[in-house]
Order: sequence, then structure tokens, then C-alpha cells
Amino acid sequence: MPQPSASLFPEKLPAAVPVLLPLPLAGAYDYAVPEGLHVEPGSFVVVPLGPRRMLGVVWDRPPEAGLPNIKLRPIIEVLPAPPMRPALRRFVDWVAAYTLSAPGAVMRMAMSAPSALEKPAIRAGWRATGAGTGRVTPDRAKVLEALAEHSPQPGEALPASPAVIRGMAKAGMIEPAVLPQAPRFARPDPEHPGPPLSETQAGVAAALRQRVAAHEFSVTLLRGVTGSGKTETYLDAVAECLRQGRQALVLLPEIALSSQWLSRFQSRFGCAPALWHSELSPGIRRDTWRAVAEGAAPVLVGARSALFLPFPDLGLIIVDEEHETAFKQEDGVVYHARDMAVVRARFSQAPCVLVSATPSLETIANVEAGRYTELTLPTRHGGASLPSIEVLDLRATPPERGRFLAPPLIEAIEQTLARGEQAMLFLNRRGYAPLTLCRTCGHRMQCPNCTAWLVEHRAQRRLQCHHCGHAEPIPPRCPECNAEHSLTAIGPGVERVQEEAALLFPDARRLVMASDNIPGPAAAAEAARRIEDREVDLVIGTQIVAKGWHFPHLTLVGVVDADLGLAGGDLRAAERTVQLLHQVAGRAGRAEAPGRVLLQSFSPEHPVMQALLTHDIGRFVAEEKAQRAPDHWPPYGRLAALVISGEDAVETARVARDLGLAAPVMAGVQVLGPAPAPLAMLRGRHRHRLLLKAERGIAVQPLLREWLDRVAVPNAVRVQVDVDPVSFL
DNA sequence: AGCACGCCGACT
DNA sequence: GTCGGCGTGCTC
Repeated sequence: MPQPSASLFPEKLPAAVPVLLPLPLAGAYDYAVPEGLHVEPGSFVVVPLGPRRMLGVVWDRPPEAGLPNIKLRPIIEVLPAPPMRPALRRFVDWVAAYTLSAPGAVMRMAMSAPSALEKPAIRAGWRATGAGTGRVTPDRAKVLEALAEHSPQPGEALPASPAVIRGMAKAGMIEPAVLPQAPRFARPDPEHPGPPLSETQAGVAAALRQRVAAHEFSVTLLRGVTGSGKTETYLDAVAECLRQGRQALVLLPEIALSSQWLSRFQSRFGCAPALWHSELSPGIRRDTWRAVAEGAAPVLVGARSALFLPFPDLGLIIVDEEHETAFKQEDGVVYHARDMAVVRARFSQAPCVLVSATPSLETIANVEAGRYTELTLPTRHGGASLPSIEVLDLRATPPERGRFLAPPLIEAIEQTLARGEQAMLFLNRRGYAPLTLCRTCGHRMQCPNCTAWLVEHRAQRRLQCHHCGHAEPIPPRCPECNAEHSLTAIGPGVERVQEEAALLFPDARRLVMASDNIPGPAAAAEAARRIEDREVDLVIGTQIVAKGWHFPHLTLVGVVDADLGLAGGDLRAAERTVQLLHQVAGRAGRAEAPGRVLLQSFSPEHPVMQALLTHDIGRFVAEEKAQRAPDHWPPYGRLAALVISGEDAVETARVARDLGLAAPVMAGVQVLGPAPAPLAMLRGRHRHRLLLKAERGIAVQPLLREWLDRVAVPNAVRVQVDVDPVSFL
């Protein structure tokens, strides 16, 4: 590659820098730096792009050499914000290279609050003038009263409509005033007295603190059964990080369901942490982003996207429930937050702690290979014993016809309720019934856009597609054969289980928990409170009840269909089922009352059920390993999936076939497919899949890149690359 | 991601 | 004869 020569273009060459724009472009664009403007790598700048102005970041790559005839457009402005740190810039490049995404698309996630880059907005409010000409109406009196109490206040905080406030301003009764800086994030106090740690906890906490104090990269698996006090233990490491004056990041799989986690944080540190998730309002988002960048948010708790926040001095990353599939981002830049957390920690020279009761096989393999270390909390805290787990053979004791709860489970619930304790029924399926079938002609109600059945939601009297959001009213007669009263609900969803429970336990106060009726953090917190305060006797829920809740009065968990997750039969079906059911089981019983778990299954002999009822997860893991290792399935090899999708069936299939023909041929690499995806149609797009499997040690990214370069893909067809896929749909 | 340009159908 | 549909393509 020709190098620019200073002697060829003496000082005529304008200073130029690459600027990475938050767009899916192949790389950074070069811009001229106007005389007198100071920029450095990481500077946030405004540059012209075609007809518009765009925010970007000065990047590290030296500007493209040669082509001195191209006149570069100049940078318009440098924003008064701290430059993006090298650790974050390198992380962005790394994630882009690993996931085969455009660097700009990844950087976009690191610029998720562009307004935070401008000067902190002056927030305007109102104060009373003590004068003015207007009449004092009741509304106006309330406003004046509020302002007498506390002044100035933002308009939206005043007890009157904007019209009233405008009127008062016009009458000269109130006037605009600058509000003081929005309250900063409280500083969690590491010395705040928290709950006492057991001896085991204290030992593990000391080991974690040591890793934090070491100020260097390390990865630790913190493994402990449900109720062993993992959270309090790692919060001690967070405290150490605070003492060091560095920032801590805690990733939770579903921040919306974490009200109880947040109260534990509060009681350990005396205040709430900063939060980061997709539902934040723009204002809070901007404040939080800025606070993180300024180091004013010492602890941040967030969903996976928090990995891309501009921490200046990250000293610890915790990934709680590291086995959760919610950490995998499936659209846009496809990445696994657990794995990227490790990378982020490496670039920040910080320890990373992966926390789980049922670690992923990936993490276990990394421990076994010596890449990660492991710390264990082997027993439940406070002397509580593990719940007893039984498998109910549905072949031996089937439910009544058209029902879903087997007699022994019904009896167990009755006993539990009679003792005044709480019971929970778990079924990982929303709605009333997963299939609506015509008894006359066999027609199945199907989504027009997806290869999927429509799920009946009886409460809304609608059929819904859980993949694309399509919804339609339940038709009065079969759309195929016109038979009336012939459409029948097949199979159970939580709504149907609740209906059955209402018949069986009419006096029990029931609560259904599914994403349909728990739309956000507030609803989740309220549901948890009602259970804690014993306003509920029977909880019926989807996987949102499996999360790390602590319900002290809950002693029985019934799993309505323990076989459900095994149906797809993909690589991780068994592993996921063990993790999910183990987690649900962990809801039963705590310190004072022993828990009991009943799994309804048609195959009690299945290794998954055996692992659960013997509590021998270790043997299950060994069996999985023995199955996966010989053929180099993950984690003993790597996978990358290509999903080819398009509206035109023929064209999409052709691209898939072309990719199959152009697949890399090499020892240790195997390409499976193309084949129609299990979800052969999604949102109106036809889908095909290819799977590349490589032995460990083979870098798949260069293979993928060359592979994709060999095949022409028309615009209407999309090829999505998923390195380390979790979902096989 | 925008926002252009571009080439084909229903209006004043 | 134009206005406008959104399909392809470029932006340092």
C-alpha cells in the first residue's frame, strides 16, 4: 500500500482524521481538520455527510493514504464532551470484527444518548414573583402554594395544567427561573452496614475483593445454589470497587424484573444505583449517560446495552444469571453480552465475575480449561435445605380429559393452601391455548406472516402471533370449512391453567404473571409486593416467575409441562430446560419452610428430569459434554449461523443455495445446510439457514468474510450472520 | 440511517 | 403535461 509522503505533498496535505459515524458503513470516513480546531482520537465531532450534519467520533485508524486529489470536507465542530476512551474504542472495533458487523453500527450503541454530548441543558422552571395582575383562581392558588413550599419548580411538577401556568406567566404572577442541576446519582456507601455474611460467603467475598484490588483482568465464575447468597457476596466486591474509586457495572438479564434485586442493593449501600435499560426516558437516559461518562455514577446496573456506556474507569463487571439467553442480542448487531462483558473487562483491565446457579456449558468449559477461575457457595444461606423435587409421570396419573393438572399436583396444592402457604404453577407459555383447531376439517389457525400458529388470548378475545405481533379476532366459524362452533383450543397456556385453577381452588387468591399483564418494572414490583405481603395464594406464571424472586411463604412449585422446552430438540434444549426448571424450583422454600417441587412430565426417565430430581447437575453436564465434545459442538468447537431472508421465495432460496455452493472447504470445518429455517417464514420473509461448525482454535470470522465475499446477494435478500448462535429458529 | 435520484401510474 | 409512489445507491 502506498504510504503518504510528506516530501511529495509538503504541508499542502491538510490534517485529516478518520471519523466513525453511527451508520452501518464499511469503515470510518476521512475529514479535514480546520486550522485551529483541536481533535484527538475519541473526540465527538459534527461532520457534514451529504446534505446533512452528523455526529461521529474521531477514530484511531490513520486516514486513508493516497488520493490527494480528493478534497476532504472539513469537520464542523468538536463537542464539549470528554473523548471516547481508548478502552471503549477498542471494544467497539473488537465487537465489530467478532460479530462481522459494521464498526459504525456497533459505535451507534456507544452513542445511545447523543443529546448527552451537548452542553448540559439549562433546565427551566418557574418561580413566583409575588406580584402580578391576575385573579387567584383555585388552580392558581395551588400553584402559588406549591411554589411557596419549594421554588423554582419545573412546569410539569406544578399542580396545574400548562394552560394555567401560561396564564399565570402572562399575568406576571410567576416568571421563568433556572433550575439547579438535576440531582446527581447518589454515591453508594461501601461502608454502609449491610446484611452479615456467613463464613462461606465471607471467604468467597474476600477472594472477589482481592481480584478487584488486583486492578487487572480476570474472569471468575461465582457458582452457588439458589438462596446461597450470591448477590450479597458479589455486592461485597462492588463495595471494594467503590473503595478503589473505580466504577462497577452489573449486568442483569431482565432489569424490568429486578425490583427485589434493587431493594437488596439499597439495603447494602443505602441508596439506589444508576439504571440503564431500553425503557429509560430520554431525559434520564441523557443524564445517566453523562453521569457515567463523568464518573458520577459509581455503580450502574443495566441490561446488555450498558456494556457500551462510556465508563472512564471501569473496575468490575458482574454478569448475574450468566446462563440466561436474554443476554444474547438477536437483532441489529448480534452479540452475547456475557461474552462481550469479558472482552470489555479485558480492555479495561478489570475483573469480570459471572454468576449463576446453573452456569452455561460455555463458562464451565472455560473454567475447566483454566481460562476462568471458580468460586463456589455450596449451601443455602441460613441453613435452609434444597427443595425436594419429584417428577409426576403423566402417563401414570394423567389429568382429567381437557385438563392439565394431574391429581397428585392438585392434591399438593390443596395441602399447601390449607397450611396457609403459597403455591406457584409454572408454564412457559403465554395466552390461553397455543393452537386453535377446527374439529370439522382439521384447519389450524395460522399466522399469515409467519410459520407459526396463532395463540388464543381469551381475555382479549383475539388470536395473536407471538413472532410478528399479528392479531385478529377469534372468528365465529372456521375460515376454511365454515363450520360453526367447531374451533377448539388445543393445549394450555397460563390463562387456561388459571381457568382450571379457578375451578379447582375457587377460594385461593390467584395472580397470573406473564409479560402480557406485567408490562414494566412498576407492575413487576407490585406483583412481587402482593406475593410477599401474602395477598396472593396461588401464582400462575410464565418464565418471568422464574427470575431471582425471593418469596418466603412460597413452598410449592408445580411445573405444568416440564417437557415443553425439550420439544425443539436443538443443541441447547436440554441445557436450557435444566437451567430454567432449576431456577423455577429455586422459588420453593426458604429458611423457615422446606420447599417441594412437582414436575409434570411424560418422560420422567429423561436425563433432564433425572438431573433435576437428583440435584445432580454435575452429572448432567458431564453427559452433555460427552455428547457434544466428539463432534466439536459448542463449547468444544464453534458455530456461526447464516440466516438468509427475503420476501421473494425463489430469490431467497437461490441465494441460500449459492451460499451453500460457495461454502468454505477445509479440515476441521463443516457447513450444514442450506435448509429452510424452523421458522421458515417470519414477518412475511422466507428464511433459510446455513450453519458453519469449526473446531476450536479455527478463527471463523475470516472464513465467514471470504465466504460472503464470494456470493452476490441482491438487495432484497438479507444475509444475517450470527456468530455463536443461541437460537436455532 | 437519511436523503437523494430515478423511473412508472393517476390527477389538475 | 405534472405530482408522487418508493426501489437503488451514495455519503469522506
